[in-house]
Amino acid sequence: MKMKVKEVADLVGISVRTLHHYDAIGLLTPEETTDTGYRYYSERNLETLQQILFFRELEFPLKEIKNILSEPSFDRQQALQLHRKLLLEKRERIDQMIATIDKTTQYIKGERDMSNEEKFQGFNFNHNPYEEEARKLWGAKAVEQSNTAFENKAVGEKMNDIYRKLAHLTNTPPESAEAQTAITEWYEFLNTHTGHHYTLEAFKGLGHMYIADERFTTNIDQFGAGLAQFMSEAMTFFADHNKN
Amino acid sequence: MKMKVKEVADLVGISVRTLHHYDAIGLLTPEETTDTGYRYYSERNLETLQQILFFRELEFPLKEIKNILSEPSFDRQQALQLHRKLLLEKRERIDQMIATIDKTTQYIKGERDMSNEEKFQGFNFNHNPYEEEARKLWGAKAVEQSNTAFENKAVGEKMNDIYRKLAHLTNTPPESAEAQTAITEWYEFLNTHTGHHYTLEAFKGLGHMYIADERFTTNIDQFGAGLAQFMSEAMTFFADHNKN
DNA sequence: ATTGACCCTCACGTTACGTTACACTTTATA
DNA sequence: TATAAAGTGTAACGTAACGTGAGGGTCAAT
Repeated sequence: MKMKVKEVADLVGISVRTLHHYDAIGLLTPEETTDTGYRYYSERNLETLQQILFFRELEFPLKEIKNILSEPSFDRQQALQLHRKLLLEKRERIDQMIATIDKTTQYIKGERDMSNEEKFQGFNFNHNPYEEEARKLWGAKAVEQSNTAFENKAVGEKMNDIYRKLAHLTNTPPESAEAQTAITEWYEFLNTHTGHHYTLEAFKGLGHMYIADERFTTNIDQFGAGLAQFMSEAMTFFADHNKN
Repeated sequence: MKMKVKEVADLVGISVRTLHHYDAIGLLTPEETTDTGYRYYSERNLETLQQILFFRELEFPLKEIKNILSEPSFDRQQALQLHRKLLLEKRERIDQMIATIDKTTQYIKGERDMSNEEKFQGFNFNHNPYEEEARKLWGAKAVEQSNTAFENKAVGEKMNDIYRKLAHLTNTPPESAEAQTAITEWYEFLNTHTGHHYTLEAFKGLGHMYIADERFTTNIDQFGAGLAQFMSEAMTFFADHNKN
């Protein structure tokens, strides 16, 4: 079951150039390449391609997709479930946009009023500002590495260090001095390495996400059971007690 | 009610740079610009922006959006209805992808079988190969102009010529020699100017779309009542009688 | 043996912004 | 009213994900 480029391209509805590109950047390397240079894609290649397209549909950058797929901890089933969830969210956004259209139609006819915010319901993807952070956590280092490539190895390690440090403290109270010291480190880490400046409120909000969104929870808990819960509490305490 | 760049950007969830860009390419020019160079956006600007974002969501290139919006025949209501329809289609694609995910999950567990085509259900946008053509028709020249700019003027004219020629024949039978000559010209026109090669079957299918899809119908009928119906029949006849 | 449909590798082009860099304005605050 | 903070302006180069030829081999069928 070996397929040539065009066959694959036609099957999945992408261009030959795209397959070439994916090969070039190492995202999808054909299982076999003849000595005349012909690419032959296997069944497994097709399955990887399916994954890639799901990620792409959700607008993940290719570099990130590559990292995620190549991570040893990558689990296809889990990924599919995540995709499912994100697709549902996307569908909801579309529904919102349709609603906005209907409202606008009425508004034009003078049948109703409309606030400026309403006029843009559904577009606001920045409506969930943690999506970005979710990507970072989902396959922790994966995304980090996709950024500046070199010093990030150290950065990824640092990140893991902090997680591990915190994981050792999960049976001490989140308000304890050690816990707060570690959380302070986490706060500073995020502010110096994500490009994002976190206000205390945002930091607290992020903490909530750790337990509200299972994507966060499952990934954080890989470093130790209950870590997400623990971090969330510690982050809340930190935020509430540093508003000088 | 004058708004500055950042206010607009924050309201609709895009970047300031994007607004600058839209201004630079003449897609959205702020209603007022102070002598210090500050951009001030009006209510009307916001409404245009809403339109732009709808088009963008449906992946129309900016150049095309610009042409469409600036066409005198542009009707906001009609546009909104088209957007609505396309969004519904997009939602359906998402549903298909979700179904594909569910199937894949079962497939992995060995609970069912799955063909290669099934694995990519929902991605295949080229599944509706007429979308492209729909864009071309929707604001006929608008899209054409967006391509190579100069010789396209001639091409657009040619296109209109053929439409007009056919419109004059709507009360002759579609099998008549004149009608078939004109349709042949149309067939050749499409094959030489769209980059797409139309097989006879595809040509016939396109003809069906002219009456099946109202987007086509309304636009074609602008050249004469019943033209879409007429062309459809002539195209079918042409296809059926030219299979060597 | 030939031909038409595919395949390859460059390599430059394109779209829609992101990202500094650097200077000027406006607004909030002391 | 001075001064800082926040916002805004114009360059101008960078980037992601391919598109689009150019020029030249390869394969399967006739």
